[in-house]
Amino acid sequence: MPRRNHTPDLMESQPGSHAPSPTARRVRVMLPLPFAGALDYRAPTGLDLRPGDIVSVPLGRRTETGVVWDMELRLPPEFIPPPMPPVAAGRLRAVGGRLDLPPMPAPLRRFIDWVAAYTLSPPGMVLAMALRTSTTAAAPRPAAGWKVADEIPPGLRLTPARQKVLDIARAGPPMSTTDLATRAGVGASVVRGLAQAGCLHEVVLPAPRAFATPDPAHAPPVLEGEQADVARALRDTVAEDRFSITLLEGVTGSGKTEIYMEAIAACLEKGLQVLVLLPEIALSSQWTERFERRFGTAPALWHSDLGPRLRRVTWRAVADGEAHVVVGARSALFLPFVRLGLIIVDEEHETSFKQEEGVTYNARDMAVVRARMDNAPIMLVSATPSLETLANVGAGRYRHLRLGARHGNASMPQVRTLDMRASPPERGLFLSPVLTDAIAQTIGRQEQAMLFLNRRGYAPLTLCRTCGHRMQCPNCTAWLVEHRARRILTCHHCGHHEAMPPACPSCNAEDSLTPIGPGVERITEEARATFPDARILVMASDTLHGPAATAEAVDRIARREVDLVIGTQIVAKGWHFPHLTLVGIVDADLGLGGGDLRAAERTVQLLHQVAGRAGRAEAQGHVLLQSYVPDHPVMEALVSGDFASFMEQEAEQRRPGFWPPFGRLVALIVSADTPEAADMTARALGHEAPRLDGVQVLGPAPAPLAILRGRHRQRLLLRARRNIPVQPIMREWLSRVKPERGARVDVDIDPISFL
DNA sequence: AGCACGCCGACT
DNA sequence: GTCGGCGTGCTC
Repeated sequence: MPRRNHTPDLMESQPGSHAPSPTARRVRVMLPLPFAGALDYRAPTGLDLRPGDIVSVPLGRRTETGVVWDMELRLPPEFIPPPMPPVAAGRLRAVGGRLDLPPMPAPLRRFIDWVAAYTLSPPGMVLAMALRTSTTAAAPRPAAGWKVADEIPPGLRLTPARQKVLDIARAGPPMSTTDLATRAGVGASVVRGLAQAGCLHEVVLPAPRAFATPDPAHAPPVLEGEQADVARALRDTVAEDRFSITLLEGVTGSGKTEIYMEAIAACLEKGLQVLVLLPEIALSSQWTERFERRFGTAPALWHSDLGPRLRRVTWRAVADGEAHVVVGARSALFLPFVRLGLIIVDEEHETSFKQEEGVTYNARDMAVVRARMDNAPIMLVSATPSLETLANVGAGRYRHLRLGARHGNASMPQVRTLDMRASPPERGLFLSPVLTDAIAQTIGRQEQAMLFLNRRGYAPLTLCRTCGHRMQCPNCTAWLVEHRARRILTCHHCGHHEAMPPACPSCNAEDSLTPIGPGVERITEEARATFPDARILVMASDTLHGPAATAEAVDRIARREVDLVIGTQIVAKGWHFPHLTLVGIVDADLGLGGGDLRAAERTVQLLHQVAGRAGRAEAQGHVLLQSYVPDHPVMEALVSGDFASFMEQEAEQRRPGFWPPFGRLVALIVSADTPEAADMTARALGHEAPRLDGVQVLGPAPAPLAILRGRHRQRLLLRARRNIPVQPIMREWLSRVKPERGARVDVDIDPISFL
């Protein structure tokens, strides 16, 4: 054998191309693009590249930002996707350079690979979620502020606007140009003018409050009995300093938040970072206030509508370890924590943790994976844990801590069903006289009442009395929902809306279109007629624009400026309403139809959460459930409060058929621009369906939403025993079917929605 | 995801 | 004769 002086890479380099130096190295670079894996590049001489470095690389004729990736995937073998063929060394292009950003930590890189393999997504698309925010920016320059110069230059023309700015700048700490201008009520040019004239000196502003270090000793709570025991157990868990999973289960009002904040305190004492996931960031205003009371400073927030600048600054603060506690929506899972010490998932049963678009992942489940990658403890928190989580507790995989009693003197609300067959509302109305009487009495005692209906708008269906025509969305298999305040009909799936027509579009009959069924607007109309003197507040996503408006509404309720709250889903969040003593559920049966695997479980969770708004302080809370099936196990569970038995029954129904959590599901959604393309592709998938022991394929069948945004949809469902890894099966299956023109197949591992 | 290349209709 | 439609394929 001839002696080889060179690596094969160098041997293969083409003459005439830039000859790589003997130190040239091949590096893998993951790009935020839907490729099957990382691309290979050449590290230029003198540039020492390590996994995690954020680099710019040439791609075709453009330049992209990517991350130097590890040479080996560290994944369970059955997860490892087929490798991309390596490129010949001579065709390697050189990395452009390293960006001035902190490197992406190894646990996050492994997490991205894991999520991609698990969800069958291109890893680049998962990386995109972690990178999207920060790529465009190099190091954000430190925020600059102004302070008044020691001596005012002589000859300065002191206009009133300038005087005002100087007064404000003298009175307070240094402020940014915008802050200073806004406070003084002048334009930014005035501030700039003063700076130009030498009146203001530029200084570096201290870190924003959100990144100040929270103080675990700021205001520790006084805990007794059960609460103290649970808090101690949580602190001990954090002290173990390694991956573990704990379910913290506690009825609404038991003080779960205060108690898990002790776990946060323990983590802060060790100088480690904390990630708190909340299902909806609207909840964060009250959460943030509680956090500030406990720790003396605000946490960093992370959600989809942060401004680009704050986004970059926050991302950077997380990567630098300056942000100690991040409260966020599911996307916060992909932040580059440098020393993550604890993850908390509050309201772990919430289905909104599931991302349905793009990379479909369940943030609750992926949070457990992230905790494992970072070797950190994770705590799942809920009053009504999901069956998945309870099954993991039952199997001994999760620890279980329970808070049985409400905090202080408050007792659990008394729940009663209201049989709508026995005491029906008047014709054309939706509130039973029993419920309206209870509301009248509650308001009469100067207490607050709430009506809950999980349906926006005025009426879910508009029907022509003359010809029976139903107002339907042109793009979706769905009724148009009337929104009377805006005088429109709108589709809640695609956003289509049209003016309320004066006559039936089908038979032209006038005054014949009739609303069928109630939404919150219609209930509000009924309540205004029934309680003309009551101060009514509607809480729905379309009446409350943004977290600030939501917080304001909650404050008004707390200040007793409202007698009757009428709301959708949004009222079910963990709000604290101290004077609310009656909750009326307008339609407790809503949500039980539809044949959804988790319909019963979800209804119990949602209605229990809503019921928990009642009777927080001294006064006893009451809940009335309007139902046409008062004997249904869901109603019985809500009345008795015995969720453990209810969940055991649920488990027994799912166990024999290997439904989750006793088996795994994968949904395939075929969508196409024509019904034929969708049908053919779905049938091809059905034909090629895997035939394996412990695996079953259901479908294809038209999706319940057979048309969505103008695309025709078919569904298939794969069900497998829990011990069977579905990813290789899916990969093999999908590789054998080529979608028709205009058709695509979306894969949803562990589906939540069956629409 | 971009951005090219590549084959078929209405225009200066 | 071209300008341009977006279908298909490639990017280390």
